[in-house]
Amino acid sequence: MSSSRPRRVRATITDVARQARVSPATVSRVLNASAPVSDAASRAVRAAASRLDFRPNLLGRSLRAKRSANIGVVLPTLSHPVFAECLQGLEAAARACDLALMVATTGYDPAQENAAIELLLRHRVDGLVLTVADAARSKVLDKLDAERMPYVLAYNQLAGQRARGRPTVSVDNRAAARQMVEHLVGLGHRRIAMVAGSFRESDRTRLRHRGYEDALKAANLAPLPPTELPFMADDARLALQDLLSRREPPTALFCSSDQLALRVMRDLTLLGYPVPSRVSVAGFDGVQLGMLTTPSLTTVVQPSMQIAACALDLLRGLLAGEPVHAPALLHHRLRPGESTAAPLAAASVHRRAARAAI
Amino acid sequence: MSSSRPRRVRATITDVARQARVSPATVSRVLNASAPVSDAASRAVRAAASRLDFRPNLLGRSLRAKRSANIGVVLPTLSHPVFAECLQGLEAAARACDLALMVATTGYDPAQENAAIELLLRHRVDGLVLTVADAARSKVLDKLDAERMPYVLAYNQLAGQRARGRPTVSVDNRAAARQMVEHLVGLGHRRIAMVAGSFRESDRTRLRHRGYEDALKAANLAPLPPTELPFMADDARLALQDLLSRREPPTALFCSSDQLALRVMRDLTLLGYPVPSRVSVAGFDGVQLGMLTTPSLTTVVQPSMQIAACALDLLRGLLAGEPVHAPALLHHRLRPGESTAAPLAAASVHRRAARAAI
DNA sequence: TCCGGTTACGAAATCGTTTTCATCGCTCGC
DNA sequence: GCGAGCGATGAAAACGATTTCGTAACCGGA
Repeated sequence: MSSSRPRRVRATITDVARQARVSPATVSRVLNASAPVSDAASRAVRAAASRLDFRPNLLGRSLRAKRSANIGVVLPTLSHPVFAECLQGLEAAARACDLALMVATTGYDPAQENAAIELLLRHRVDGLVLTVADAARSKVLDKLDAERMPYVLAYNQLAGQRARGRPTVSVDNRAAARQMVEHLVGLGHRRIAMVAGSFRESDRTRLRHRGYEDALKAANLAPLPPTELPFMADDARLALQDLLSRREPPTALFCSSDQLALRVMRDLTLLGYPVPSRVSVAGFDGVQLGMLTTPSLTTVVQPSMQIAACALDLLRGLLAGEPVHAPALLHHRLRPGESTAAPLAAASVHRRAARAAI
Repeated sequence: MSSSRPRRVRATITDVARQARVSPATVSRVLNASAPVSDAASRAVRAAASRLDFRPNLLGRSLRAKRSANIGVVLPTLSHPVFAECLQGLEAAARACDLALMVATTGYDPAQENAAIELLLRHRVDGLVLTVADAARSKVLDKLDAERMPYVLAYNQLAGQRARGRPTVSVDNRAAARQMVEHLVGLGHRRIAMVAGSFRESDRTRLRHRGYEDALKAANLAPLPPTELPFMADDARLALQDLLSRREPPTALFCSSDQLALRVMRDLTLLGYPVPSRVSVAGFDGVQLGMLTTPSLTTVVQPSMQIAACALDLLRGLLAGEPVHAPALLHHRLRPGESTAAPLAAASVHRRAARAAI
C-alpha cells in the first residue's frame, strides 16, 4: 500500500569494499578473478558481497573496460520462424557465456538495417550477429568494417571480393536448392517453376535460383521465368492462378521459403489444384510447422540452432582477437514430405504419345 | 589488406565541445535539448558533431543519468509464434522511441526466469516486459517488486491479491475460452475435451480451463477429465489414440494453444480420425500459420501486436512515474476455421433415438 | 644481515556522459 | 544609475566500475 518506504539503493563495489575492509580494487580482483588475492581477503569480499546482495553495475564496468558483454542481433523479422528460432538459439548460446543480447529487426529494409545498427553501436555492443537482406550490396557491412566492429553474418552467403574477411555462417544455398530441384526432377517433373517474394532483394533467393537453374540445366530442362508472388494475399492467389492456367503449366513449384510454400499450398487448395496430385510444392528452411500440415511439406532443413551456435562461436573468436575464419557452410538436409509426388503430367504425356502413335 | 591502420577512436563529447568552442555541458544540452542554448552555440555544436561523426556513448550517459534507455524482455520461448510476434511488436514500438531491447528466454522454467532477470538487472535495464510461466506463484515478480523495478506482464493474467499493483496486458483468457467452447457446443458437440501441455504450470492454461468449464456448465454438460499431452511427439500420439478409443470419445478437442492444436490435427490425421468430420479441433492464439493449413484452424485470436504495443506503453508510463493502471484486457476474436464442424455423433444419436422410438 | 624479486594490495586516474552550482552579462523596473 | 532577476554558459563533481602504478611486506639466497 504505502509506497513511502525509502527506495533502498543497491550496494556498490565501494560498499562491499568498506564492509570487507579492503579497497574497491581488491573487490574487483576477487569478483573477476583478474589478479591473485589472498585467501583471507577473498573470503571477506565474498562474504560482504553476498551479505550486501551486491549486484555489479555492468554500466560502470563496461564504460571503463570498453567491453559491454553485450552483443547485437539484427534480423529481418521475427515473424519468420527461421529467424525466431535462430534468435532462440543465439540467446541460449549467449546466456551460457554471460552475454546479453540486444535485438533489432529490419523488415528487409536497408534504411532500417542502418537505423538498427546505429542504435546498437550507440549502446556499444561488443559485436554483432546479423542477417541482412542482401549482403552483396549492403552498405552496413562496409560501415561495420570501417568502424572495426566485429560481426558475423548468419544465413547470408557472400561471393568473390565482398566475401573477403567477412565471416558467414550458412548452408550452401545453391547446392541445397539444386538438390531439391533434382529431387523434383527425379520424381518426373519436367516443368518446374520457382516462386519467391522478391528475387532482387535477397542474396539467398538469388543463390537458390542459381541452384534451381543448375539442376534444370543438368537435366536438360528449360527453366521457367521466375515468379514473384505479391505480398498481398489476394494478389498472390491471382498470380498463382495465372501461372497455373497457362498452356503448359508447371507441375511443381519450388518456393524460396517455407512460409511462402505453406501459403502457396493453401492457395492451391483453395484454387482447386490438389497438392501434390496436381501440383507438387517444395519449400526451403525446414520450419517445424511444415511437418504439421497435411500434406506435410517437402523442404530443405537449415540447421538454425547450429547456425546460431556457430555464429556466436565465431563472434566470440573475433572478440578474443582470433583471425576471421573462412565462411562456415553447415549441412542442410532434404526432408521429404507429402507435398511432392510424381506429376500427373507424366501420365498424360504418355497418353498423348500413345495417341500420336496410333 | 593491411590491418595496421591505427584504430581510429570515436570522437567523444569533449572532442565535439573543443571543436565547437563550448563546454561539454553545452554539447550535452544541445544534443538532448535538456536546457535552452543560444542559437549560435547550438549551430556550432551540431556542425561539430556531424563533422566528427559523433556517436554518443550510451554507457557513459546511462551510468551518469541512471537511465539506460534499455528495456528487458523475458519470454518463455521464441519457437512459439505468439511470443515471436510479440517480440517483433515490442521491437517496433521500442525503436520508435529510441529504446533498445534486451531479450532473454526461459523455457517456462522458473530457475531460468530468475537467471534471465538477474542478467538484465545487472545490465541495468530501465524496466521489463515479461511473460512468466505461472504468474500466480512466480517469485521473480516479488523480487522485482522488492527492487522497485518497473515491469509489465504480457499474456499473464493475475487474480485477487497478487494482481494488486501489477500491470498486466492480456486477453480475457477465461471468457475467450468460454466463447470458443460455446461455439463448439453451438455446433452440436456434447463431449468436448480440453487438451494442454501442462495444466499445472501455466496460469493461462488454468484460466482457459475455467472458461471451458464455464461453457459446459452453462450448457448442462459434464466436463471431461483434462488431457495432458506429453512433450514427445510419439507419446503424444499414443495419448491421443487412447483418448479417442474410449467408449464415449470426445467429438471435439479444445487445445490450449495453436501449436498444440496443429500438432493434434496432424496426429489425428495420421491416426485416421479425419478433422473435422470425425473430430473437431479448436486452438487458442491466432497464429498466422493456422490460416494456412488445410483444414484451417478455428481459434481465438490474441492481438499480439497490440499486446506488445500496449505493454510498452504501460511500461513507458511507469518509467515516467505514472501510477500503475488496472489490468488491460484486450479484445480477442474468434476466428472460425475449417477444423470445426457439427459432430457426426449428433446424427448417430438421432438415428439411435429414431430406432428406439420404433 | 642485507638485497633482489615477488606478491598482495591500495590510491588515484580513468572511461564518457550528465548535472549541479556558480558566474557573467543583460535587461528591466524604479 | 542601480540592484534584482534571468538566461546562457562553464568548471567540476558525480555515476560505478577497472586498471595503472607505486609500495609495503615478505621470501629466499648469498
